[in-house]
Amino acid sequence: MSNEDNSKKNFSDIALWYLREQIIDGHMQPGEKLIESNISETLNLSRGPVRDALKQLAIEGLVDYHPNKGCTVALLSPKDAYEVFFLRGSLEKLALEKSGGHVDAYGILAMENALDEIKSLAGADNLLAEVNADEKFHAQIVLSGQITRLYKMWELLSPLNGAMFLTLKNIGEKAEIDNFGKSRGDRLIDQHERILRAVKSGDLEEACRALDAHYLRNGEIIYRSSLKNGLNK
Amino acid sequence: MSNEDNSKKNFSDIALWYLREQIIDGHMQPGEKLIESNISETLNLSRGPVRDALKQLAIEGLVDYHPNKGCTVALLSPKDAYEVFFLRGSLEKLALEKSGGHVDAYGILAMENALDEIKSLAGADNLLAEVNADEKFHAQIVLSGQITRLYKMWELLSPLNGAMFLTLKNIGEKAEIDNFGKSRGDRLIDQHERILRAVKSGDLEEACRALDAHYLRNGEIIYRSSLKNGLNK
DNA sequence: ATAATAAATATTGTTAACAAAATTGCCGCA
DNA sequence: TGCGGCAATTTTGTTAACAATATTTATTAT
Repeated sequence: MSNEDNSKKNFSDIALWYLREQIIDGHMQPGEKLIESNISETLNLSRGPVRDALKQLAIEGLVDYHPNKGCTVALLSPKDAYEVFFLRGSLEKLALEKSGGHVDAYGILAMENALDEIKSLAGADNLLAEVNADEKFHAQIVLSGQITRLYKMWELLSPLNGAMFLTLKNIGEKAEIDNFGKSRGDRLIDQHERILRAVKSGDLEEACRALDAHYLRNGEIIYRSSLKNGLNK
Repeated sequence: MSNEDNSKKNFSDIALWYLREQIIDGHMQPGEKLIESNISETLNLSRGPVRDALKQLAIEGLVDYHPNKGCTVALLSPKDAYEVFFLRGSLEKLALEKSGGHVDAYGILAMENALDEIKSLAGADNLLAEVNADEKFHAQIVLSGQITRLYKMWELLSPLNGAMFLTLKNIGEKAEIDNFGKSRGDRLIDQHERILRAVKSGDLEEACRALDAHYLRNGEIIYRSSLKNGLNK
C-alpha cells in the first residue's frame, strides 16, 4: 500500500488508488459491476486510465475481468482468504529464512513505529489506516530477505490482504468469534508484539511460529465464520 | 506460457505474445527502447493495445517502465536470475509440501509428456518450445498444491524464467561451463528425470532436493559465467 | 570550440469518437 | 403466461487526434 495520497501523478494511478480504496473499504459490493464510463465520469477523466486501473486490479485479484463483458468486484471466498494468508505468511517466512531472522536496525524501528500506529488505531474505525500500518510492519520482514522480486510478489498480495481485513473487521464486529476475551484490535496487537519480539531477539524459529499463528488464526476466523453466516460461496 | 498461438483474440494479447516472444527469443536487445508507435505499426494496430501489453510486461519484469519516458527491454542481472530461480523453486516446493509430494495420475502423465518433449527438443535450437515444455513440466508440480493463487504467482514468473533460459542457452553455447561432460540439453533431461522419479515415488524430501539441485545449478551457471564474461551489471 | 539556451522533433499521456460485442426490452405468438 | 427472436441500448474494444513531456538539434554568446 503506502498510499498517503502521495505521487498521484498520472490519471491511471488516480483511478487505481480510488478503486482500490473503494473496494477495500467496502464501498463497493462484491459482484458489483464496474462500468468504465461511470467511473471515468465520477473521476472526471476518460476511460483509458480507468481501463488501465481495472487491468491492474484484475492482476491483484480485487476485480474479476470478463473479456468483452467488463469487470466486477471480486467475490472472495474463504478459500481465497486462506490462500492469501497462507501465501503472505509463506513469503514472509521465506524472507526471514534468507535473512536468518535478522531485521536491521532501521527495519526494527519501522516495525516499532508501525506497531504504535496499530495500537493508536485500535477502535478508531479507520480500516485503511489499519491496513497501511499492518502493511508497513510486515513489509520490513519481507525486505529483510533482500530479494527484490520476493518483495514485489508479496506486495502484489497486499490489496487482497486489505480486502480480507475488511472481512475480518466485519466478522469482528458481529463478534460471535471467541478471541480469548479480547477485541479484534487487541488480538492484532498481541500477535504483532509477539512477532516483533521474536525478530528483535533474532529467534528465527519463534518468528516463523508467530507468523504462522498470526496468519493461520486469521484464516481460521474467516473459515469458521463462513460456516455460520454463509459468506460468499 | 502455454501459448501455442491459441486464443489470440483481442489486440492487447496479440501485442503481449508478440513482445514476450521477441524478448524471450532474444530478438530484442536488453536495454533497447520499445517505442509504442513503432510496435503498433509493425503489428498493424493502434497504440492502445500495445500500451496494455507493455504494462503487463512491466509487471512480469521483462520490461522496465519509466513514466513519461517509455519502456526498455529489461536488463537482467545475475541477481535477477538467482531471484527468479530461487522463487520458482520455493513456490514449487511450497506446493509440493501442500500436496505431500503427491501429483495425481493426470499430472504425472503431463509431466512425462513434457519430459518427452524436452528430450525430443535436445539440440533442436527451438528455445520457445523448450521453455514451453519446461513450463508444462513444472506447472504440474505447482498445480498439485491446489492453491490457485500460488499457481498464479508462479505463472507470473514464467516469462522472466523464459528470458533466463535464453541466457542459459547462450552461456551453454559458449560452453566453458563444466557440465560433467554433458551438454546443456542432457543436463536438463537428467535433472527433470530426477524430479519426476521423486514425484512418482511420492518422495517429498527427494523431490525438494531435486528441485533445489535443478534451480540452484541454473543460478550457479549464470553467476559463474557473469564472473568471466561480464554479464549485465 | 564550448556551454547555455531556444527551437524543432519525437514520444508518451489523455481524450473523444467510432466499431464490435453483449445486454436489455419489446413484440408477437403459442 | 411464458418463450423465442429481433430491435434498441448499453458497454467494451479500438482507433486517431490532441496535449504534455522529454529528447534532440540548432543557434548564439562567450
